[in-house]
Amino acid sequence: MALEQAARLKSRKIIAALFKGAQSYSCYPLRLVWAKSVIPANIAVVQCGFSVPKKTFKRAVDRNLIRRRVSEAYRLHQTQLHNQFKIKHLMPEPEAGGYAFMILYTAKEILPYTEIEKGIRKMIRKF
RNA sequence: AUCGCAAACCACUCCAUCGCGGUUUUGGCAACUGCCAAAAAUGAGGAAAGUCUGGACAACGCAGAGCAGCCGCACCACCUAACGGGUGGGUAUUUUGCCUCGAAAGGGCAGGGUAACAGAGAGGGUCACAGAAAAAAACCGCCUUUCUAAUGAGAGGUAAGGGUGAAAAUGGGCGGUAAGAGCGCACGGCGACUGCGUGUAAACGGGUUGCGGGUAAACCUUGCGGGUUGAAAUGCCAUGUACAUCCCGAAUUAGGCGUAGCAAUAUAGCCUAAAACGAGUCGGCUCGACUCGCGGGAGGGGUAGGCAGAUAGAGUUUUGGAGUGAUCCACGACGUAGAUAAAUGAUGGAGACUAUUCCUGUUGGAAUGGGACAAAAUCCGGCUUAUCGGUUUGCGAUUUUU
RNA sequence: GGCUUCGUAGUUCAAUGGAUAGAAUGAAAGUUUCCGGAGCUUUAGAUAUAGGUUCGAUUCCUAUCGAGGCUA
Repeated sequence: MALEQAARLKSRKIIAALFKGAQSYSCYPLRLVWAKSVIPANIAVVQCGFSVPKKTFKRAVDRNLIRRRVSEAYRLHQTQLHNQFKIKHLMPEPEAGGYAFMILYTAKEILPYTEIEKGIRKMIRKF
């Protein structure tokens, strides 16, 4: 994954907590599941994980390709997301802990990078 | 030159920007030997896949004996750490070519493909429909004979011919006979045996002898091999913790302590020893071995970080030698991923290859496309399956030129 | 990562190696009824795919494809 270590969502516990009590919305071809204050304090503003279902994409090659494209699109638009937080006064306090994101890929076929980038932009504007 | 088949090899290349994994070095913060920054070189395959196999490695008691069962293998020799893999050979079958071999049927020679190539003469089972009969067969038929005027009927012999079927009792020929029959003969076909010849052997040739189907990719028999479980194995550190609680069952004898008693003695408790008993383990059963003194159940609780295993190995390879070959030997050279919510992506440009269309028309140019199958997860040897295209070598066919 | 089971009509299940692959339910058409339902009659519809063994394969074997289950 082409993200720095601190911005990745890696802990099994946090992911379990995220799916237990989380809000979500979707904008094709992606779906965002998010929750506030599950990340331990003073690590990162946002930790993000990506998931491509094995059910729709059987081959590991396809899943890797899609995950890399989504990850790349997210990485390039990270600063926009932070600006969005400042504008809407949603910037979390460092002591309270950051946001946890999980981006799911819901489309049934492999889309090119430009389509995925469009989806990411829409998603950030909607937040 | 084109086409086809087989084998081996390659798996588009380069540059720029942003970004990722581990490694090394330097610097900073710092003392949880960690985090951050910079630089350097480096970073997925021929199948990494399927998980079909053989191992390495690890644990289980350093793996006990017999029986049964289960799984696998099955012409021979060799290679290999080992194999169900590979190489060479044999046999069967199929195909291509050739033959002044033959009238034909067919035969011989050479090359290629295929084979789950032990056993149906150990044993039962099974072979639908049709057919007399599907394995010691007799419907029609053929022959002999008895009765009868004759058609025909009865008794016996026979298996050449007919029809059925996927398959009909070793093939067609000659002799032979009442008619027939491997009943006899020569030529085949299929087995078995063989102090014979060649070969390491399978086998081939010779000799002797036999001939009542198929099915083992259905049960089975014979020979050989297999202890079980897999890196979520396993070891260490950290964290947490429990010889806890409740219920049920079993608790022999001797001695000591304790308790009751003035004492003999008694026994609700504890300790020690002994055999017996019980329980557990060694995949099933029997024997045998070992461990424990308690066993079984209920109901809850905690952790799920890190390090090692884990990347120098049956390693890759030049040259030379041995061998028909797989492969082996000698000397030299090389350093080649190591992640763990899991590292290779995105964008732009250039070049090469290639398909289609257009222009020019011996060459070439332009536009629009195309690049497959597929991602390491402990590591090696194979097998199988997927794969756009390219290169080389060998063989065969066709055409042209010499 | 490893181990393991299965695949039959639209759905749920049958079928000693023997040929028209069966049953229920659903679908379609007809009949009955004033209309619908129920009933009755009929029709179509399947062995995951590709090879092999066999005279003959849903069944036996091999390889692919797909769907589950177990495993600290």
